[in-house]
Amino acid sequence: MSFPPRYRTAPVKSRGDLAGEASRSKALRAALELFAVSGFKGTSIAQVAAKTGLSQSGLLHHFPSKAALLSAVLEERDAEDGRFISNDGEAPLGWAAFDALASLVARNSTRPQLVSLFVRLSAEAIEPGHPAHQWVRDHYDGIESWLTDALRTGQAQGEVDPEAPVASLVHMTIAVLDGLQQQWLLQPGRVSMVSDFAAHVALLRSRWGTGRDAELR
Amino acid sequence: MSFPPRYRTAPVKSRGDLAGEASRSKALRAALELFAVSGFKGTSIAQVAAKTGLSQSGLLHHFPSKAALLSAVLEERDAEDGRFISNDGEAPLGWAAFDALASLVARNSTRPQLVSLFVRLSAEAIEPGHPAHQWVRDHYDGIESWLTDALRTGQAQGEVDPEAPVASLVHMTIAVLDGLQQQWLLQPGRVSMVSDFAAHVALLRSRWGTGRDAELR
DNA sequence: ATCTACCGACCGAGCACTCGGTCGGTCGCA
DNA sequence: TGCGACCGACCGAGTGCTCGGTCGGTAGAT
Repeated sequence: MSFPPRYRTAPVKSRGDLAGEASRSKALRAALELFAVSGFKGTSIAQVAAKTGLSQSGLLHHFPSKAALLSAVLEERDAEDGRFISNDGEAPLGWAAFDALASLVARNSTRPQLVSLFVRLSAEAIEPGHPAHQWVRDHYDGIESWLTDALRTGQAQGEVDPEAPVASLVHMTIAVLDGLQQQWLLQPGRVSMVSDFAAHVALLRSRWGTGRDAELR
Repeated sequence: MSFPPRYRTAPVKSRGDLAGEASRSKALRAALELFAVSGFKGTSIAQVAAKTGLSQSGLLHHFPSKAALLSAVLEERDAEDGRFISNDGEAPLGWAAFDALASLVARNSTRPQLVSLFVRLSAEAIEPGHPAHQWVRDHYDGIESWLTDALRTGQAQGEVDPEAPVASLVHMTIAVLDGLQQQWLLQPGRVSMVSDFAAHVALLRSRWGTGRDAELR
């Protein structure tokens, strides 16, 4: 994994460069959709190429291997999500982190492909040898440490009960997030990720919140 | 899917029959382990055959196709779990259902293969054409209706707050179950399914329990 | 002249599954 | 007791197909 990003520094873009970049991003979109539906192993380079409108070799001209293609797709997704969570440069803390998460859920509920990509990959990549294994681990580590920080800070600021079992709450919250996505994909319509996740957050607040944040806002 | 069970009516079992049954169940165990680690698509018939100690054709003599093999594995798993949950013939209701679920979690935490099989398959089989798709749907429907019944009954008996948002709580609980399994597989040791799930149940009880069941036991 | 985008032909490996057959045991019948 | 019909378990060798990836080349813009 972790292929260096292709250099895109060129200040001058010829017509050919533009066409190349267009093909590249079209391929990324195609790959994302196919990986989301059929997983990484279940998708062939030929399928991505066909959906992109390139030949198989043409696609491999932009991405040296299938794993590199996956890596590029994940990088893009990461960049986008990162920008969404901390659009002002700082990740929110305290209960505000859970609100930010809730709005991320709301956004995801309009993007089933992204959700599907994530659910499929994080199951497929449990296997240590999988090309996305490290990415999934990093992803979980990231959320876990963010939420842990958020709760600890909340305790320090008196908006979260100091007795709250931080680690447990973090794991539960991540679990709810993932589990709801899974159910939502399987039974679209039956499950509302947004309201069910909101119910979870409300539950947490009602048990471990001090009520001080309600006054503060 | 849903292949008829092979006839095993024969009252007399020859040595050959016994050998056949042994091979069959050995193959089922091998298939379970491989499917758990690498998923259905990621596992080849040849791998299962090798692990069983049969040739590829020998394995296909017992199971007419790869899908039939998967189907047999799932049937066996279902039968076992069903026996565990309702060993007295009746599924528990009220908060007792959540306790039963907690003890299922405890049992699962000693059987990583089963957990892995379930997590991998339920992600892989989101795809409607997947051979396990219907199985996964049925599985979720089963838990959902059981837990819904359990909470409704609990409300009728006064042990669950009548204001409790039943559907939300059911979805949340299933989500926690699945999400914890996922995290546990990815970071064994970091996450304790048992205590984190217990924390979830405690949270539910503290918010939506009437306290009446505590006196009753 | 050189560079990028792109393609067609090709390769070796792996896939699920088929076919034709061997072997050993069981059964009905003389 | 012995014999031929039959059956289930199992195997080796192949079937056609798909896979990810390589290689040598062409067209066109700079």
